[in-house]
Amino acid sequence: MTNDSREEVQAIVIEDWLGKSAILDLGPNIQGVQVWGPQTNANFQADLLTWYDQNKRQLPWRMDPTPYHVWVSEIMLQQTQVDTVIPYYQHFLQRFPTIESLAEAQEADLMKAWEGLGYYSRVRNMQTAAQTVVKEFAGQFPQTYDEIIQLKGIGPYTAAAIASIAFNEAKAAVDGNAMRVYSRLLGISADIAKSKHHKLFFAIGDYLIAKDRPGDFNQAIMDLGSSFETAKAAMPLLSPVADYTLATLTGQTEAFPVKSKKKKPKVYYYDALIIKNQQDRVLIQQRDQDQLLAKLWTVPLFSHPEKKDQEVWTNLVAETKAKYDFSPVVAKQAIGQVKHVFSHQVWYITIYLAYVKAEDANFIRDLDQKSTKSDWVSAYDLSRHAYPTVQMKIWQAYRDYLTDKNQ
DNA sequence: AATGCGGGGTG
DNA sequence: CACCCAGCATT
Repeated sequence: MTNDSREEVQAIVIEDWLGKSAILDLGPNIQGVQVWGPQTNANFQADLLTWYDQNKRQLPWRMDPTPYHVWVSEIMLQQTQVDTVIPYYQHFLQRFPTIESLAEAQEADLMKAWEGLGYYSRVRNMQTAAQTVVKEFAGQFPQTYDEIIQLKGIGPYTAAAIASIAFNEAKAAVDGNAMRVYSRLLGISADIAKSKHHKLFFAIGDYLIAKDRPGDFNQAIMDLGSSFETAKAAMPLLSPVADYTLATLTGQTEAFPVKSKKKKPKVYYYDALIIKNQQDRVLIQQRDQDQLLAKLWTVPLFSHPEKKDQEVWTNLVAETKAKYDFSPVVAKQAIGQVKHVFSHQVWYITIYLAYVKAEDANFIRDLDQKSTKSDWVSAYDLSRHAYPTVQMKIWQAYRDYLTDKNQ
């Protein structure tokens, strides 16, 4: 615990709280706490936990909160909403019910289980951590924050969540949700998008947390952030701790938290080539390890600097020849368009159809020898590889084209 | 401290 | 459309 950087924050002055400053003293000599004015921290915890006991959400990972269950749920919930996670969580635990089964899994099976969930390095890191647990902890999940945070893919938030929920350790799990709640609670105007301010919110959480029920406290803050204290359309007056919430008391809910804007995503244009062989199967390839959507499968994508219009198919033939050493026959007309938005990129994709000439039908062998992992698949059987959502959109556009053509 | 990394939900 | 969401690793 002594090496925990979160203890470096000593004292925090919160200005303009009902006309005076409130002082949070987070050093070894906690004293003079005026956070709640006439209220107390104990009152706050009791009111919050009473509300939580009566109104908590029934979530799958709350049914049997083993360390493994909590861990899987917390990794999935990183930057991902509860409703999205639930079906993935159920299926993942069915497929990989124990830490050992996760440690021993084939990477391709892991990717398939994570297909469509995004941030795919999460599941690879989780397997690395599972292997660490099996080897270095004899299969027993480490039980303290300081040990847990050293596992791959587990940072300050997730380590605190697991330590508090599964092992009852009094560490605040502070994510964007919690920072919003704490910001409104105490009227803190520090920009929550700046990493230098994060230790402030962790320190506040560690001070406020109910030491006897840390896991429930952390989850109560989450539930609060997803109900009455949402980012948009909040209902602060209905909050169980409205009487403690500075932003509500002063009618400034919308002013908190302060959060600077993100940069706009960069725009890219691609041509997607659906290359069919004699069996109507389509060429796909696995993306490189260090690329966006690493290890996932797509049809060949050819980037070009900006939007273009005519004569593209001649370029595609040349580019395919250069990249794959064969010349497909490319249809002149695009069969569809796809737009896909990532957090930091936007892709505009034009889809072209092509087929392999008989004399080139065996070129796949040469492709694999160039360490480009390739395969031929039916657009109606997507079970054999993990595809990112953008490829799912391309498959859909292709099937729509086939359907239209047959009518 | 800034950037890369997915995808879906919401007003 | 813009913004948000149970963040972390890397540089």
